[in-house]
Amino acid sequence: MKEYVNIGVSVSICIFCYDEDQKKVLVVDKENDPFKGGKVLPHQMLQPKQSLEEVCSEVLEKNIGNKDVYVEQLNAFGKVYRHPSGRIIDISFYGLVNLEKDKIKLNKENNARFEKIDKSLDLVFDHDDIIDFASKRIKRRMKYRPLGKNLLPSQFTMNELEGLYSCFLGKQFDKRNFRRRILEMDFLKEITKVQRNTRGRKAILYEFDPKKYKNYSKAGF
Amino acid sequence: MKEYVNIGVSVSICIFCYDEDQKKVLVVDKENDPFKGGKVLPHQMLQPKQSLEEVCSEVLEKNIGNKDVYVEQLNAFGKVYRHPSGRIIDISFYGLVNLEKDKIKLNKENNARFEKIDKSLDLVFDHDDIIDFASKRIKRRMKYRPLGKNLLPSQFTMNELEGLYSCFLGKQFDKRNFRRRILEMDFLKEITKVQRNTRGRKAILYEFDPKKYKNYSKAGF
DNA sequence: TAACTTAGTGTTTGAAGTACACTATTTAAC
DNA sequence: GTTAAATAGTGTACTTCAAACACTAAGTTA
Repeated sequence: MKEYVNIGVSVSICIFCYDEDQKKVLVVDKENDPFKGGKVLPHQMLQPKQSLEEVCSEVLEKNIGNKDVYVEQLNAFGKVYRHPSGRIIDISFYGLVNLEKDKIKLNKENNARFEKIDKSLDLVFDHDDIIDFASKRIKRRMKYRPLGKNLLPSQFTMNELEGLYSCFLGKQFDKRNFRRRILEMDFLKEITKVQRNTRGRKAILYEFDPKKYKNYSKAGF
Repeated sequence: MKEYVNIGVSVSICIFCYDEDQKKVLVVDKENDPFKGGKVLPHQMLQPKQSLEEVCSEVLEKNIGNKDVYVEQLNAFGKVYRHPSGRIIDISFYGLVNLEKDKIKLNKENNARFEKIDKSLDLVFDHDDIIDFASKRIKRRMKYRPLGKNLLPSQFTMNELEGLYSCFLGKQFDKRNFRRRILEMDFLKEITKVQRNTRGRKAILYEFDPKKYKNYSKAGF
């Protein structure tokens, strides 16, 4: 067996939100070399006494002021980076947040901000790949597990939920079929309290049923 | 940003085969402390100049005498191991092999062997979790991508393929429905050359159509 | 009160999946 | 060489899920 070797491990997180009917991702300006000032996903070196989850918490706390948001591991990116300090393996996560519900406070020091995802994003390192990887993972996940609890406000209309699905899956739905399918999946509760300030007819508000949502999240449909 | 820190990274591989109508996994006896002599998945420390894929190749070469087998990354296991040398993150992969086709030569020095997967496996570290993780991943993958090319001999009968699916998915299939579904998926070629030494009626032999198999592997059904 | 905006609702059709039992071919045994 | 045993192969009916499709309902604004 090879002798013991030291290697740097970083943890990066692809934090998505659903804002202004768009999927956006948290990016920051890199605070030190290499690529100082470049646009990157929030990330941080793993310390020997930390679990991966603990670094996640630190990254979250630092950049959005809340460490208790939903995250899930994605993939280890093992390319031999051009990094002056040596070899660094990046273990990526993705997270899902709602700006209000999760009381997001963006870190001003590194200009943390949510940007919409298109060609112009253009991050340094292989961070574009990570976003891509995360997007695909979420797309696949949505097909057999519920999505929304971590992205929407606690009460929402069916049309808002449809907008979210439409946005994250990149396709249009038929209203009637969408409603039927979602309600059949049986993880929503209809709220007696209704509507909000809007122009047309008031919409029924829904909440996720915490137990059912959790069960389906674990076991899938 | 935290200062640069060194941490050990190991790569472990969960190599499955389908042998004697059973799913089996490659285990070895650990050659050094901690847990010397304990049963583990083959694994090795990552060297600074290696990509993750290169360590995989080394682990494969060492333990089964063939580095060109199908592997895919699973997950990084980041618990703070009790490891005298320090902190080690394990990045796990799974692989699929066919004992004959891949000319598997088991490493005798560490007693490398394929064992069937049940409670009595009982590996050290968290390697049981890794097997579990891999099994679930494969199960999910089978539902939208073809499986078999890396596990079966190059020619096989429909019943053998059904046995494989049945074993890896842990459920029985209806012969007629299975055949129909598989043939509809359209990644098999019927071979004119037929049968083999068996007792009952001779079976038609099939091969995977390399192009179609590859396409469906990438894109899913 | 009329025009506009958004929410909400059922039915029909086609496709895919599931359930189900017998015939065909070969070997082994007598 | 006839029979029994073993394995391979086949088709149809039913059910369930997915997709297409257009109008009515409720509230706001001019």
